[in-house]
Amino acid sequence: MTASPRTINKISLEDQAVDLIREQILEGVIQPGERLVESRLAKDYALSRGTVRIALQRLGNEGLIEQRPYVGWRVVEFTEQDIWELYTLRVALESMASRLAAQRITPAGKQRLLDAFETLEALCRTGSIERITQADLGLHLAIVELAEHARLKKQYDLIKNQFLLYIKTSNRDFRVDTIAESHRELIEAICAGDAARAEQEAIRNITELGPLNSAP
Amino acid sequence: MTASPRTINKISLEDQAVDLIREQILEGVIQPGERLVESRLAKDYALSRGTVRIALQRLGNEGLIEQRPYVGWRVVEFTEQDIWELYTLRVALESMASRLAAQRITPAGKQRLLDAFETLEALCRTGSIERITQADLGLHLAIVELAEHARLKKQYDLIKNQFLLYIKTSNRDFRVDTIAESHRELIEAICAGDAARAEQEAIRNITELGPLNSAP
DNA sequence: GAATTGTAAACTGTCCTACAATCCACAAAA
DNA sequence: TTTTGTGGATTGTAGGACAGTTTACAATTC
Repeated sequence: MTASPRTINKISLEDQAVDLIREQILEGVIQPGERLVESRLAKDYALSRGTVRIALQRLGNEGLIEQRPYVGWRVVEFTEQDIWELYTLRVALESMASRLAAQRITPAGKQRLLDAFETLEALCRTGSIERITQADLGLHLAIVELAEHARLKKQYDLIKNQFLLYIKTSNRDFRVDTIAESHRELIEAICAGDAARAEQEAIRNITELGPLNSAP
Repeated sequence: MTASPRTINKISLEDQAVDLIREQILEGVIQPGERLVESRLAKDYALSRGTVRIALQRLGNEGLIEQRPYVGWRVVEFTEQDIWELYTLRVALESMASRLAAQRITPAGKQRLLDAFETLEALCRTGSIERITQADLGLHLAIVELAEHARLKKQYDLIKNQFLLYIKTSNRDFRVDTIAESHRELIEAICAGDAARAEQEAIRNITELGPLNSAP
C-alpha cells in the first residue's frame, strides 16, 4: 500500500511563527515603524524566545523588519529609494523569468497562466483592491514558477512581501480597470513561446505601473 | 572632543559564528555533503546551541547549507541545474548592476574600478588560483556596489558565496591568462558611462566563462 | 540654561539545562 | 525478503538566568 495523497501537516513552530508575524505585518496589525519585542511576542503566541528569535531573523531576511543591535526589530518604513529598488529588482528578475517561462512553456503551463489571468480579469471588474493585488501577485508568481529556476524564485520571494507591504501601506491610486489588460500581451508572448517579446513585455508591464521615471 | 576614527569591534557572536562556519565551508574544512551537528559545533566553538542555530539559519539562507527537519544541516552539493541557475542569476543581477554603475560613475568610482582591475591583472600573471578568484570576485563586487542599490547588493551577496563554493570544489580549468583581459571592455564601458554597452559587456563576460551553452 | 554625567528600566545577547519529537540504522520476527 | 520493533543520536522547543547595551530621564556641574 502506498500512502494516500493526503499528508499530515507538520510545520515547525518556527515556520508557523514566521507566517503568523508576517501576516500581522501585512495586515497592518503591526504598523511600519512599530517595534517587535521578542519577549512580548513569545508571551503573546505562547512560544519560547528562541523560537521567536529565529522567526524574526527570517523576517529580517525578507526585508520586512530590520534589526538594530541591543535595540531590537521594527517594521521597515520605505523610502523613495526603497521603492525604486523594489521596482528595478522586479524588472531584473521578472524579465528573466518571463523569458525562461516562454522558452519552456507547456500546455499545463499555459492553462495555469490563463487561469491566473482570468481570475485577475474577473476581480478587476468586481473585486476589492486587496483581492486584485493578490491576484496580480499570483499571476506574476505563476510566471516566476514556470521559469523553473529555484534560486530565481527564492530571490523573488524575498522581495515579494516587501512589495506587498509597500502596496498596502501606500495610498497610491491604481487604475484598477487597466490592471488585467496591461498583462495581456505578456501572457500572450509567453504562451506563444516568444522569449524575446515576453522579456520586453515584462519590462513594460512593471515599468508602466511603477514610479521608475523618477529614478534617483 | 569627537571620537577618533578607530572604532571598537563589536561583532555579535552570532555574526562571528556565521563567518567562522562559512570560512570552514569555503576552505573545504567542511566538505560538500558533510553534516553540521548543532551540538558539536557548539562544543567546538564554545558557543551555546542557540547561537549556533541562528548561524546555521543564516548560512542556510545563503544557500551554502541545507536543512532537513529533524535530521540537520549539511553542506550543499551542486548539480548541473544549480550551476546553470547561479550563472543565469549572475547575468541578471550583474548586467543591471553594470548598467547602473555606468549611469552613476564618479571619479572615485573609476579609481576603485581601475584599482580592482589592476590587482586582478597583476595576480593573473603571478598569483595562485585562490587569489585570482578572490580578485575576480572583488572586481565584480565593486561593480555591484557602484550601482548603489542595496537590495541588488544583498541579493548578489546571497549567491556570491555559493559561486565561490562551486569554484573551489569543482576542478574546472580556467584560462588564467585571459581572465583579466576579459573584463577590460566592461570596465571601459562603465568608466565611459556607456550604460547600454556596460550591460552587454557584463552579459558577455559572465556568459563566455560559464557553462551557459548547455542550458537544461 | 546648556552641557555633562549618573541612573534605572527595558530589552537584547548569550548561556544553560531539560525533555519531547523525530529520524535512522539495525536487529528481530514473520 | 519484507515487515516490524527498538535504541541511540540529533533536532525542536521551552524556560530560566544573567550580563551587556541602549534609552530616557534625573541629577549635577559650569
